[in-house]
Amino acid sequence: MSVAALARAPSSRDKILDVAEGLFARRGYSGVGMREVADGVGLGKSSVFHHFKSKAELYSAVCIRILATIERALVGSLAIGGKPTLRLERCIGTLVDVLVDHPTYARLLLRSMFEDDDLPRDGPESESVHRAIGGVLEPMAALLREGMAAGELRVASVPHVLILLVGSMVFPFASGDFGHELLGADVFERDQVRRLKREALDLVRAGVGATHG
Amino acid sequence: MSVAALARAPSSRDKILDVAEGLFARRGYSGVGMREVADGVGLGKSSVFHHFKSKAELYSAVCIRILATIERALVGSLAIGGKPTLRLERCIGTLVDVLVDHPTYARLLLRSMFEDDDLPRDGPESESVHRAIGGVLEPMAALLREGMAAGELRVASVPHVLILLVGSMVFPFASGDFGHELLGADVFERDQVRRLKREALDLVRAGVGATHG
DNA sequence: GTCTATAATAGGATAGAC
DNA sequence: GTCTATCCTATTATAGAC
Repeated sequence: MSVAALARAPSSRDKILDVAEGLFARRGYSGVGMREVADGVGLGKSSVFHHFKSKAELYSAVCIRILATIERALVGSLAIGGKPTLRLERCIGTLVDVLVDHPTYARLLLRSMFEDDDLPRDGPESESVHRAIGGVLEPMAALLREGMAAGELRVASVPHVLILLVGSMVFPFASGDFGHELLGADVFERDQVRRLKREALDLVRAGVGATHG
Repeated sequence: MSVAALARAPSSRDKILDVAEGLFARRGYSGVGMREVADGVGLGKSSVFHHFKSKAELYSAVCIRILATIERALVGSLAIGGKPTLRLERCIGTLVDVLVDHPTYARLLLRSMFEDDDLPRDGPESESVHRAIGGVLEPMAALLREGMAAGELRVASVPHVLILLVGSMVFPFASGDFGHELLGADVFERDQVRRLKREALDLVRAGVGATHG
């Protein structure tokens, strides 16, 4: 991406992706029509089909863009270095920050993880999304393995711990009304984010860290 | 429910609920048509509308039935008694058992928590579902409060801990292909369930339990 | 309680003018 | 790149016969 690209006015393609991201996050793949997307951008339906040849392609483009953003933040955070436990905590902090900066992400991530049956199974789009998910998970799995090998983390099955962590980190920011009712305030409020982050870190420190006795 | 009811052949209403539960879990509210439900039961579309006057009513009936089942299992498990930590662990074990016995539950639960925007907002159905969710969460919150007051659990914000726990307990069994790829095996296989349960209990024991030093 | 028939609308996708 | 017009199918829901 060139420097000029940073200042360039957003293309129609980008605008479509932005609108679609918000809609898919709120109502899922089947709940959103191409007409609604087009209206949101201020284009005709056919123009949207000019940029994305099918709805499935648009959906996976949205997912891949999100996953790429998260992967970039994650590997950047991990590259700073430090002991595995320190990197794990920073990694979780970064993940939470990204999810909070982009309130559509958590919902879309969770949806993409269990809306397999919504999309045409095993299409080429589906594979690209799976690869992008792998790009996010692999660094975290490697970090867990390293921490366990170094004796800093409790030795456990990495994938099983990882799936629990993903659930507890991503779900709160996808929970919407449910979370609002439970906390008595919006999940994305500064104060709620701060407390969720602290609880998450405490849970991980104690729950995944090596037992000291 | 009478004793005779236990042996009675399932009514059309029950059959519709069963089929709809499976379909809604797989493809969500918008992804399922009433025709598909009717075909699955072996009825005409109009017959389904005779039993449920709208799609929204059918969906909330499915959600409420699930939440009632979970609540029943949960309060039954909590009624056995014991120290808060013991009850919390048994409660989590019971929750996992229910989710495993009914593979549609986890997905439908998560969907119902963040498909608020899918359904007509603030309708009477939506309120019934919210009340049913409260019936499941309240006993768990009370348990956490009791454990903290007794000094058995780390003192923390109950709702924030609860939302993390819900995410980590429910998400794995809703994760479908994603979980399958991560674990290298189906999430509902006996072995995977056993290991997930152990990791979840370890995480809770260490992560929520009082620090011993 | 179940059916056929129908209404009224919206869905994804394409053709072709400009 | 965007538009209008169109195709075909599916959608939720209702009316009324049996």
